[in-house]
Amino acid sequence: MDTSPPAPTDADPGIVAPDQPQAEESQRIAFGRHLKKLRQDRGLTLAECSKLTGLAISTLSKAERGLMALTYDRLSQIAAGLQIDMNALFGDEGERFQPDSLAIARRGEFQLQETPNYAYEILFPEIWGKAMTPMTGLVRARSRMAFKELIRHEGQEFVYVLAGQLTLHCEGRDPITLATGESAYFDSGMGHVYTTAGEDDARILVVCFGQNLPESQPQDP
Amino acid sequence: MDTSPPAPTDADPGIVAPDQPQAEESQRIAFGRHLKKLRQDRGLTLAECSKLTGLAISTLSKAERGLMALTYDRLSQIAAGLQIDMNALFGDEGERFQPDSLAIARRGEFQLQETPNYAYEILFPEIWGKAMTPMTGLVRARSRMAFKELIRHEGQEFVYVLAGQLTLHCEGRDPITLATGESAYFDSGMGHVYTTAGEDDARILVVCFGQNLPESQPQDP
DNA sequence: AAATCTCTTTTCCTATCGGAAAAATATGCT
DNA sequence: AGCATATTTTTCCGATAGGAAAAGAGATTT
Repeated sequence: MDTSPPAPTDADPGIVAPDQPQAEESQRIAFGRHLKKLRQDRGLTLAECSKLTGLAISTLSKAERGLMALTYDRLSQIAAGLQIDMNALFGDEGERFQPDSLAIARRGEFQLQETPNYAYEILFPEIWGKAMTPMTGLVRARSRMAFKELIRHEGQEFVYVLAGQLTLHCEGRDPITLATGESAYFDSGMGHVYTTAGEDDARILVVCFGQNLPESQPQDP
Repeated sequence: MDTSPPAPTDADPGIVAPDQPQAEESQRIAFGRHLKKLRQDRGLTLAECSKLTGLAISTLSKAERGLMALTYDRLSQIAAGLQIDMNALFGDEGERFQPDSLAIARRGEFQLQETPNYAYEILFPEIWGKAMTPMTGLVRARSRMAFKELIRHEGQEFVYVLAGQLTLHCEGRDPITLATGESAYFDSGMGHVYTTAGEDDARILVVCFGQNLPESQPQDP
């Protein structure tokens, strides 16, 4: 007989990948549904989508039902045709900012969040799927800095001083003082805190990126 | 004879995708380099990476050099093995904002861009890989709006009125007037233009997201 | 310098992707 | 209902992904 045991050679099963057998398929199916939604959200038929992406209708059909796993080349064709970048292709497309959305923030329209040293409001809490989270804040005069209070969250942060004088404390760095009209851009993964050196409260505008906080719990910028 | 002309049937070349012939390959090569970097940044050899991901060494080798286009299944295996999610797999991991980065914008530090109706400066042009692009601008008093000048670019935009009065013109909508301290958040894929209704120039702060303009050509917000 | 070890690339071959066209299913029209 | 059109699914097959094993290409040691 010629039924020798299939000796594994390339990757020996010592540490092994978290390799589920049919989990692969179910993930592919989920992704297929995702692709379908992407297409339908744009009101496209398979034929139209085929023209935009250059893939065959049959390929799209099979991919959407998880019957096949598209290659990188095809995936990037889809991304190009649908005008989204690869990141977004896999991202929670459903959570995406609505095309043609527009929202206006009038003054004092939103809920003020109060903390000992800050008062701030998230500007468009009702819009879900925003890529950026803008907020306005007030840093109280003579606010003391407590090192244990360092804020730290995934992403990037931009702060602009609307009025007064702001002191930016960043982990492992000397404090930086910003005058009115000045701004800073930094990795918000670094611990950071705002205080003010001036005699008056400082008013700031903060825009965060990278943390999905659509409706998250009260949290300092 | 049986040499009928190869009638295109599935996708007729009427609108057609922006389908470059060998652009596909170069993108794949770039992605391959990206994969290699991901692996090497973790100090992994092909063999170790193979164990983690479950892919054959040869497959990884070929993929890293752009000799083959991995399928969705394999890509997700890599993502799982390397403990990053699919988004990040394609994200500009290499081009990413440096962890622990911090940049300060003092007043008048950057190059002013002048257009008939605007003057603006991009705040941190030197930092590459920022997720957001903040800029400050000046909208000239009595600026007239030319419909042909509608700005349109991928992504989302946040505008905050620092001083004066801003009028936001959005495609297919009535103009919206924002007073000092008010702001708007919108899909910048919609055509949009800023003017001012007031007698004085309006000063604004704009933060864009979603367009990769690391060092792009002068362009209005 | 040959031998050994480690890491990467090539080769070969089968399983699968992916396109064209036909079949099936859904939707509308008179 | 019956026909016509639009959309999706199936089928078939050539092109390609991807695994196993062998062949390079460096290092390091003896």
